[in-house]
Amino acid sequence: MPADSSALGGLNDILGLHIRRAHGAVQRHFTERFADLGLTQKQVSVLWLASDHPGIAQTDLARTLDMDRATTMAIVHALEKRELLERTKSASDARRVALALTAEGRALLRDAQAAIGEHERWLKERFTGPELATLTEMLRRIYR
Amino acid sequence: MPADSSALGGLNDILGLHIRRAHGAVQRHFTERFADLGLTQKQVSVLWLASDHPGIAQTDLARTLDMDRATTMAIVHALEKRELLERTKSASDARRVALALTAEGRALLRDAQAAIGEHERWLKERFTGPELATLTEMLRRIYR
DNA sequence: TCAAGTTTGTATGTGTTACGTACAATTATT
DNA sequence: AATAATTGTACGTAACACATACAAACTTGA
Repeated sequence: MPADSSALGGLNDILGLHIRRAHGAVQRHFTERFADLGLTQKQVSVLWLASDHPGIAQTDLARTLDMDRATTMAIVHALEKRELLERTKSASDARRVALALTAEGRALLRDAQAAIGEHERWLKERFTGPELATLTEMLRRIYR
Repeated sequence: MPADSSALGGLNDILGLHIRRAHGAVQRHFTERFADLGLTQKQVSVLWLASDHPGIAQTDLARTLDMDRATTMAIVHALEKRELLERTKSASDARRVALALTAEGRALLRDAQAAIGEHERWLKERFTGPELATLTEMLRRIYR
């Protein structure tokens, strides 16, 4: 049985497939490393953003991370249930909910950021500095 | 004030996030374009591979596309239920199932490949030839 | 100002993908 | 022949994404 590239045949020219497989590999590595922390990529991103922008609303999260509002809700809800996030009504706009980390959330985010550091080191170690800049810029072109 | 990069803050240096967002953008565009065909990326990949390698087994599919055996089953099953794929027992190994496209499957794959062509053109139009080669090679480094 | 439209959060449901576990049948190994 | 490994299968669980519908709060523009 031919290993990889020959077996793929015409699929080898499909950029979308390469992106999907790279994403899959990263996702898998992340999941392994974060099993004990019990956090997903999305959850870490949301905690991180809420920490950087205290009082941020769900809509802002959704916009910044390119997520559906319904999807955002599910993630925020899960974090609230674990008492990592707190929700208070916005003073300026009663529709909005201001998100903030609890002390527990801050502590867990610190651990998560350390773990992310290792994870990113694993991911980035295959690239030189200039390569990394090139890759990032190209990926950004894709999602605008 | 630049909309995205400033809001992302420290998250901006996370390569994993860029990969995830690029993947999300590609996935979204794909889903839109393939709504009428009723095929997902994974389903197209499986049809494509089965077409290139008649008699391929589920395990080979899983290995080639980096999928779980259980996940592969779900996809193959869905394609079989729609009568796009046929399964026959392998002559050389009674455990294996040989997959093959039906006439309907071949016809749909042809349409899908045309649609993939457009989709890939949309994706690739933001890169020059050499850039494309560089990007592909870098992505391949990630999933080995 | 007030009626109409928009934004925000919420609730509900569906579908896809991923993965874990366990099991039976078959083939390989020792 | 006994044991191990492979293959397909059948569960179950979980994360996301998205669609739709709705209420409450804000914005608008006539």
